[in-house]
Amino acid sequence: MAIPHSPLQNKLLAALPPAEFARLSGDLELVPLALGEVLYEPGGQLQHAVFPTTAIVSLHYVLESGASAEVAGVGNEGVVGIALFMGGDTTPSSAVVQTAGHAYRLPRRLLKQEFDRAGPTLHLLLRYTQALITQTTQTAVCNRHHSVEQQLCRWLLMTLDRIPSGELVMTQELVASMLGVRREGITEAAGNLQRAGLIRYRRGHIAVLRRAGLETRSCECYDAVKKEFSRLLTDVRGRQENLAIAG
Amino acid sequence: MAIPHSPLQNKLLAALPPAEFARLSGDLELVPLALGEVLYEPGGQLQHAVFPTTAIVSLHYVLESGASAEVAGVGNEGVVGIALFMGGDTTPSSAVVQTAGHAYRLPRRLLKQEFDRAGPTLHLLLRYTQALITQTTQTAVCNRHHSVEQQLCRWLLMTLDRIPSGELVMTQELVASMLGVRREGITEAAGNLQRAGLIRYRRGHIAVLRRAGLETRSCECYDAVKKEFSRLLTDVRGRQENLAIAG
DNA sequence: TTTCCTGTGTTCGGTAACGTACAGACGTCA
DNA sequence: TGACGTCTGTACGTTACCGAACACAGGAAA
Repeated sequence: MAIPHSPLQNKLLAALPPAEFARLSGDLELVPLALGEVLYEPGGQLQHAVFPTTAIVSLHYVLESGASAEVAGVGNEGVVGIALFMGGDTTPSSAVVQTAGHAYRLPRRLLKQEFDRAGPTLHLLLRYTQALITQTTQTAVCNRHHSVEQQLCRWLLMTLDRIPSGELVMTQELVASMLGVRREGITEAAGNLQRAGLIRYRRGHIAVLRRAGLETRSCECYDAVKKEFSRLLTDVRGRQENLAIAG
Repeated sequence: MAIPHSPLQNKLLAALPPAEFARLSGDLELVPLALGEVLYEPGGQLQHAVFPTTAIVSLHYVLESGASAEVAGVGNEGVVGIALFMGGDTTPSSAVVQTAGHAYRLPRRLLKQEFDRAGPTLHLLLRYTQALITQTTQTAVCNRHHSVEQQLCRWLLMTLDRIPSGELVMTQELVASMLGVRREGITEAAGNLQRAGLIRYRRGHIAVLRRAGLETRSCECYDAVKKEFSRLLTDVRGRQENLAIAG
């Protein structure tokens, strides 16, 4: 089935006032993002801001030893490339596609232009950036204090919030690299969740059966981040106007 | 001896162009910050932006269990209260004075006003915010992959960079709460460093004897953050000079 | 069907950090 | 000077996670 693509599937774009959205919409380019694709390397110059619609991108940090960990994820609620408007142009982390799908991208120059108008777009992007900081902060604390199983639950829930279906397409190996733990640790934790009837998985597919169960076993970090996102990024008015136009 | 205080001891304020600094300087209020003082609680409305000169403030996250961890530190290179201009007004973390000293504070309204001019102050504050994100990111990865001793070295070095002397006034208990580990873990790691002749400590005082040794034993995170800070926050005027030279 | 690769399950010993408990040592203050 | 409170040292057993190794199974492709 062919689902029609629209930039408004990205909540950040959808939250822009009509005038701002109209200025940008002509230059938004739909791109498919393949699993594992690298949007930018540490220190590399970003050429586009990327607004995911159905894809999920992981902001990932790789240590000299090769060990790594996700510091935040970006789905249809956000944008990849905040360094473009924050002024640093690049970051020490990389951006990797964690769930294949689509995104709209906007040339760097146009994003900066819009940002420099110092209007609603600037304020929206900055609020999103603060939400992203919250997510990173929570990741830091979670890495320190919570168990692998708790973190797996949190991560599944956050991923679930970013996709339409209840099935994630990914191997335990991939999840392990996101959380920065061993693959065996995920096998064990996922096994527990499966035996408890919360999820079911087979070779690269994870189906969530009882979401509430995951919420129970998750650490508080999931809720904390979710609440802060909704506090910072609820912009009912802008969204409704845009949806009216789209309809 | 009475050391004269000046807002220019804060590098962020010092990096402002003269016109911008002149507008603000009359409203900057010198305040002493006592060890353990809480500048803001999670969710609390910030009333001031705080620019440390000799004090160091820790951005701290406390979990429901009472466990906690520092997610970033702010010294004379930065400002406490980025949520004021990012638009969220508050954050889920708290700000605690980690090293007593002084700071200049600016009423919230005036900071916003200056920020909304969309001039050099905005760009400077956003670059600083990106640097702070880098620090938080690195903390997240460090918490996942590095040993307590490595983290202690990193933390001592970062703190050292923010104070004039080579002696830190703080108990092992306090350091432990910053790193989110047990006090005994710090006792052991600090004992190793002392036996190796890198530091010397006694009841709430830590003297750094051989800084290079700490750098050797630290994880890469110290360097990574330091480099990113200097990349992002090289003085505006200095930059222009460099560009002129380069051109 | 068979093959083969990739993904998953399980085991083992090793270790870093935890939780708890208590002893000693320093310094301040009476 | 002596007493007391705070800070530091040390010693358990316990646990979660690591690192490596290997067996097995699912599923796509030949």
